[in-house]
Amino acid sequence: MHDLKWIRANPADFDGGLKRRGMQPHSAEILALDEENRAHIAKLQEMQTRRNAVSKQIGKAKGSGDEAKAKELMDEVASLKEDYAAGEKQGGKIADDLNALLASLPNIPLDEVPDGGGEADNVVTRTEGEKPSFSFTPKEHFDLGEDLGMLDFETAAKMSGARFAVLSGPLARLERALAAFMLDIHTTEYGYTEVVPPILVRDEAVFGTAQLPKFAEDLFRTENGYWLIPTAEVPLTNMVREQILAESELPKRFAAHTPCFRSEAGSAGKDTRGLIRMHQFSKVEMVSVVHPREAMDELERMTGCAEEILKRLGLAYQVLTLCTGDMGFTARKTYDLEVWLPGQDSYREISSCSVCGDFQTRRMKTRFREAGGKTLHFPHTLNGSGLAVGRTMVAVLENYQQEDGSIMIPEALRSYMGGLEKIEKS
RNA sequence: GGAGAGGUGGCCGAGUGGUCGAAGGCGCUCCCCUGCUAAGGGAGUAUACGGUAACCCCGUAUCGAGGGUUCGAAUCCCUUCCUCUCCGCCA
Repeated sequence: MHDLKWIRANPADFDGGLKRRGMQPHSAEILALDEENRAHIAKLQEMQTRRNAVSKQIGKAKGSGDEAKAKELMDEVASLKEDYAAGEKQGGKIADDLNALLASLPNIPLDEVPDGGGEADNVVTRTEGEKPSFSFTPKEHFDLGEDLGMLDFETAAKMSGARFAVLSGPLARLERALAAFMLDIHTTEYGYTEVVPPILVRDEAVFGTAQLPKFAEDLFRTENGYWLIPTAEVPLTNMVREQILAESELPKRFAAHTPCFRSEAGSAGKDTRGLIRMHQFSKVEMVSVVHPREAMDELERMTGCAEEILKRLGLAYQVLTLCTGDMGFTARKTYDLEVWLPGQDSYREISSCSVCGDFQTRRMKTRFREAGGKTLHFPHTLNGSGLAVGRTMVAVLENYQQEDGSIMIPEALRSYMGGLEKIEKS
C-alpha cells in the first residue's frame, strides 16, 4: 500500500516509478480523489461536531428536567441527520475508490534497479561456481528420476492430475534432507527463527502481503474461504501483522519449510514436463522485518544466505538483478538466483530475494516504536527463497548424474541421507 | 458438530443509554522528597485521520470487527471474527 502523503508530495516520482514498470501515470487520479475525500471528511466532521455539541446540550437539558428545551434541540438536530447520512454514503464511496486504486498499484522500484520491459532486460550481476563437465550427454531430471523408478508423474496424475508428482524411496528422502539442510543453516548460522506456520490463511493475511486483491486467480481457495499459501512469505510476513514492535526487537528473521500451492493459471504449456512448475511444491522461505535503514544491507545478507546453500551443494549459479518490468508487485528491488541445469543446458530460477520497503507493513498495520522516542514508523520487509526445494532436487539430479543414471549425493547432504553416497536403481 | 461464557487502554479491571477516550490498580516516563535499600508525594502516559508549516493546538473516529436503533451507544439489537469451558468427534 502506498503512502498517500508521499504521493501528495512527490506525484512526479510516483508516476515515474509506475512508468518504469510500464504503467500509466495515476497520481492525478489519486490526488483528485484524495482532495475530494478530504473535503468530504472535513464536511462530515463539521456536522459531527455540531451534532455532538447539540446532543450534549440535550443531555444537560434532560438532566435538569427542561423537557421543552430538550425537545427543541432534538428537532434542530433531526435535520442534520439526513444531511449527514447522505454525505457519509458519498464520502464512503470516494474513500473506497481511493483505497481500491491504491491497493491495485505495484510498489515503486528503487532508482538503482535497471529499467526494462521483461526477462530479457534482467542484468546478470555475478556468476558463481563451476559448471560440471560430462563425458556423456547429461539427461534432464525427469528422465533420471523416472529411470531410477523414484519419480512418478503418471501415478500422481491418476489421483491429482497434471502438475503433481510422486517421489519415492531415496528421492523422497532427498527432499526431506534438502529441506532440513537448508533450514539448519539458516537457523543455526544466520539467526533465522524456525517457524511452522499455518498454510491455510484468511483474506486479510493474503491482502497483507499483496497477493490479494490483484492475484486471486493464482491461488487455490478452500470452499469455506481459506487460501492455500502460494509461499510461506504470506504467513511469515504476517507474523508481525497489527503489531507495534519495539525498535530493539528488530530485525526479526523467520524461516519455514512449507508446501506451497499455485494454480499456475496462465502458464498452460509452460514447463509441462518435470518438477519445475508444480501445483504443489515445497520451499524453505526466509522473511526479515527490519529497520528501514537496514533494509538494503538485509537484502544483500538474505541473498547471501540463499547463495550459501547453493555453494555448499556445489551448484553453479548466477545472480540476476531483475529489471523494473520483471519484478513482482511488492518488490522495490529483487535478486533472482538461477542455478545451472546441465540437462536443460540453461540457468533456471531457484530463489528470488526481494526488499519490499514499507509496502507490506502498511497493509498489515505493523509499526515499530523508535527507542527513546514516541513516534511510530513502518518497518521494512524482505522475503526470499532459501531455496525452492523441488528445484534444488532438480539441480542435484542433473548436476550429480553419472553415466549409468545414478546420482552422487553432494557431500554436504550425506549426513542427512543416513550416510548414503549415491542414489541408484534398486 | 451440540451447549454455555466472554472479548474494554502496555497489562489487570470497573463501567447496562448522556457530562466516558473511558474509574481504579499495575507497569512505564519525568519531577520532588528521602544520607544506602525500601517507602512516600506530584505530573504525565493510546492510535488513525482531518484542520495546519508543525510530533504545540483544535476537531473527528476508535471499548474485537461490520451494520442497525436513538437527538445521543462501551452500554440496546443483528451479523461476523476470535478466545475459553463442557460434551461429541479426531491426528
